[in-house]
Amino acid sequence: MRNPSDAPTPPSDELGPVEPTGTKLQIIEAALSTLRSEGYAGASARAIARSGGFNQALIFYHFGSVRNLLLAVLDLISQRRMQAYAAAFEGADTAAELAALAQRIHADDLRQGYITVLGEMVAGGITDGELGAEVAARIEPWITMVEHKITRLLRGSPLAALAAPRDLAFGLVALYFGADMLGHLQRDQARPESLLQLATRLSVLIDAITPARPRGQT
Amino acid sequence: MRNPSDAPTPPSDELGPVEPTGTKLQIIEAALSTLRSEGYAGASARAIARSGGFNQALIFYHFGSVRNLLLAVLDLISQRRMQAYAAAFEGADTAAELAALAQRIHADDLRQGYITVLGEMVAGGITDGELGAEVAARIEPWITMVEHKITRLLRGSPLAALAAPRDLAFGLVALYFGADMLGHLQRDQARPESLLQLATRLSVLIDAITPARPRGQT
DNA sequence: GTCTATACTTGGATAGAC
DNA sequence: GTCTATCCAAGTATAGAC
Repeated sequence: MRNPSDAPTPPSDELGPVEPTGTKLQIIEAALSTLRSEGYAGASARAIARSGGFNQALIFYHFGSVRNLLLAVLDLISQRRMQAYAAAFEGADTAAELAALAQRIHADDLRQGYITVLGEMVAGGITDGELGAEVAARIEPWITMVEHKITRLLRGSPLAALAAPRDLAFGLVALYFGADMLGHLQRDQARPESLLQLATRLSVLIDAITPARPRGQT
Repeated sequence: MRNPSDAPTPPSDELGPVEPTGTKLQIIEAALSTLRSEGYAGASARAIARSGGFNQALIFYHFGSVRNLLLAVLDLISQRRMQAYAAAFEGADTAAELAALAQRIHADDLRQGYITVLGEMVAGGITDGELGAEVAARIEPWITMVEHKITRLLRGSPLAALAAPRDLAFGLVALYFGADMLGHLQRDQARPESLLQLATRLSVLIDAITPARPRGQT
């Protein structure tokens, strides 16, 4: 369990959450894996400890409760996704580029089960107000990020009159989330993928009626 | 618990599921209520029995297992929604009428918690293959229904070239599902509603570029 | 068809040894 | 910081009286 190369979490000048290391990280990873394979209902302290090969009591020592641990899982996922995509997302200047990026992200999400885990936490959060608020707070940055991108992307476009960027952003996130969830129910049909292809085709139309701007301009 | 006016389920000439009555119905309603307020993870035999004021053992006598009972809840919901909306849905001939109907259905779903319950079952089904297949089978009719409507609605429209009706139908159902789920996470923001308003505005555009046809024509 | 009682398993959480 | 041992609440499911 112990990893000798891991010093205790070093002091950090940055505000906000720090990526956990050592044992805490191992526990979070085990929880992620369990949440993914067993769901929210099956993510018990014992199941997580079994999956990670460590003692059940460690969860309560390091996180206080199973719930806190599961929220730490969401934090880890959020940080990793942000780190992996924020730059590419910022750099995408056309709808077509964004559609291509969405395909890449979706492939990752499928492989890592990120949205599956998020979905389990959303399901848990709907019937548990406090948990729900925490989960919502962890989704919010993604909606905001999409909203800002839409605002810049549609500046000067006739499409801008259609809807508030915030509503569009919420809709896109909800669509992505819903399609991933429903897509997992039966393996064979692979329908989220056909939606991404549709997005690619639509992006061409959107770019066609939207004025281009110099790359990187905000 | 017993309801003297309920004869044992009468023989039926119809194929397919029959709406349960008497004790079975009471148990299903209690399970629906519990699933809604406690979620999939909290919908135990004991919790359901407590909510309905009957004995826990009855669940196993009538349904064999908690899982079967929860599937019966989905069946009941599906039947009720179908009965309530199938006629109005069939009769809607324009995108605008469909958008208005969607608003009505959404108001009902919110009040009854239907999508909340569905979401909990989807979350359960993602990590349980057998359950997932059963849940998927109960969502399928709704996708098909939307698909057929789209096919007829877009006949002769330039929009028909954009995407396969099946993909659009899956996308609309996924969007509706995802927006409802995420919308429940934090009470205040009420964002699914703004999406429905967006749908209303879009429906006007869609109808404008789509040839009208005589009412009721398929 | 319904209830009581019970067997057995699993869960969250903690105390205290190491 | 980690492990063993344990308490106690809650879970599924069944047997058998009524």
